[in-house]
Amino acid sequence: MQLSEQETVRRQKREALIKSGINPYPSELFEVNVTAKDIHENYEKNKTDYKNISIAGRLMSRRIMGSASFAELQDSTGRIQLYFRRDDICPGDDNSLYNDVFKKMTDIGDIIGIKGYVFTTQTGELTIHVTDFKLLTKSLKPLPIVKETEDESGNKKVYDAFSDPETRYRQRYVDLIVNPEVRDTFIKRTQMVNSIRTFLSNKGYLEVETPILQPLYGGAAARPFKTHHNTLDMTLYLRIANELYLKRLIVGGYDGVFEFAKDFRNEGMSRFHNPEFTQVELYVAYKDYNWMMDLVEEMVEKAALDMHGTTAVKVGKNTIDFQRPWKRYTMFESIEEFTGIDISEMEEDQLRDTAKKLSIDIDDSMGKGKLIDEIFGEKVEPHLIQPTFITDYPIEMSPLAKKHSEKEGLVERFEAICNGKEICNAFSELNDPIDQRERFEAQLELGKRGDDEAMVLDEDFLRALEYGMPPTAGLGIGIDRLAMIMTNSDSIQDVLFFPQMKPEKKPEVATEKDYVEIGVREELIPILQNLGFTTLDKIKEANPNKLFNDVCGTRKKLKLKDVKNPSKEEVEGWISAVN
RNA sequence: GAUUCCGUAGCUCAGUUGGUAGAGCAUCUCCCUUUUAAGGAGAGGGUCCUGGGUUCGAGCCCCAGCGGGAUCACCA
Repeated sequence: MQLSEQETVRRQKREALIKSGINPYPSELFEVNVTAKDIHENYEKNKTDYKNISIAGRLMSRRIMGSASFAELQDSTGRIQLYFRRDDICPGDDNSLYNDVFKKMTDIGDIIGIKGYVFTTQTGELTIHVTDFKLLTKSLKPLPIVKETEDESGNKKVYDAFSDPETRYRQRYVDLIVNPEVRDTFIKRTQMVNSIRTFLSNKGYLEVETPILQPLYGGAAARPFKTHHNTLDMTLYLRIANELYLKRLIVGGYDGVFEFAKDFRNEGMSRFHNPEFTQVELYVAYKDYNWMMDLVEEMVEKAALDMHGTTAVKVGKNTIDFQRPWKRYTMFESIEEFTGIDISEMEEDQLRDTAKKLSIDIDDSMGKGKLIDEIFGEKVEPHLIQPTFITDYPIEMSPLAKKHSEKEGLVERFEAICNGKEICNAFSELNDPIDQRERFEAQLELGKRGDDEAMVLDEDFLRALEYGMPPTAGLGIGIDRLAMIMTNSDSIQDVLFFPQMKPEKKPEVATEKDYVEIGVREELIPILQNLGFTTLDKIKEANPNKLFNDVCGTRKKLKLKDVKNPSKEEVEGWISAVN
């Protein structure tokens, strides 16, 4: 691998540390008794507690002024300034801890442990006066340097932000080190999940785990990822949903079960879609979808409060208020509200005409349900910014939902829409096994007609229903989508630590072993790499005289005094070894 | 999958009509004991994403590819 100048320098510092008897990767524990946040919050109130502190973290900046220096230490809670003075950390005649270890062998990005006491500088910044420090981990790759100023009114301005999305997502660890707001987003996400988990557990529902590898993929309409189990010699699918397994547990007699589930869908990617994503699904016996709407309101309102201390959350240009009660529309009402057209009594042909009139793209394969869904998706959903429940969906779109108790052709289903996007989906679960079988068979028909997202028929699930599932309300919440809203993130990639990406291309380069095998001495390898001879093919075509000259010249240029120049015969030997 | 924009130093980014590759930060050397985007003096650092083409000459123009972003399509 080709190293940059800065990387080479850091490797040399690592060697120098070892030579001077300092382990750059020590194993003893380093006792920490305070955090940066703690100091900022509590020092003024209780100064005597901060006379003898011990803290560890990553060195994020250095300002060296001769025999004194300022630096910034970053731990998991934030940053704190450090003050090093040579005469304090080197009390005797030996100044090497300051002059050599700190000034020469320590870099931004190194992880260090500090002992000292807190004071306030002349400019009023809380600072740790360092009395002793220890290198805990040497960092070999230079971090992006992000700088920040703050004006009188506290407005922050960032210079040289680490902002390239590709590098940020590929090297999330760097993103987390240098961008504190990214760290915060993921803390918020976990707070949200914890809030929901606590809420559901406190209601007495049981958190469970169900299979991710499934012999049949069910519970949603989506294309699956397919894999193979060698011992059983069978196809398995990564789950697209866990709905059918959770319902089996309701059949088994639990009153309420929920699971935070990673689901996998082999479909397009966008800022709202990642191939793997998280849903929480909940099933509660003896309840219906109206009851479930109340629960969703209460639960999401509480999540907002737990995360922000308020129900009002700023998302882009909007402020979204999760305070109960949320608006409730039936799907037909909502369409009438936003288009002025009542489609509740329309047949397929009229719906098609209406869609055309509203200039919505449709095709002939669309049935009644799909047409209604298109009109809704085009004319209503994007306009629903504040949390809103939409109820009573067409039966064609909902093969697992119970038929509406009063309205023909509809099911007892609702979605909550927020910021123009669905955040949850719920229904009174279909528990009539005969009806369920017919719905599955209708899906099979769709599949035969080429709909590769149609549901498959799950005989075991039907068998479970035949034993009898109590009336049940079910819910699925897209955790990533909700986290996007709650953290004001534009893209799902900003709420997933490691969003899916194509692999980085690795240029094909010769390994050290390859070079050695054609007779190149190990110490000469960096020279060849520096000259661009990164593959054996390139050496194959080299002119031996030129290569000989270039190698000797580069040795001089790189100041590799300890390296012995090759002889011309040696160089000729490499080339003939490849050919 | 389609359209479109982007890819230059470790990081953030300039780069004129096609004519020897630039800045700030970071790095290295030196000065500096309360600084804070610390400061001062000096130095080094490049596969201009990859591969072709046009040209006397390409970071720049043309073609193809790779990677990424945005929009759309798909997608409960």
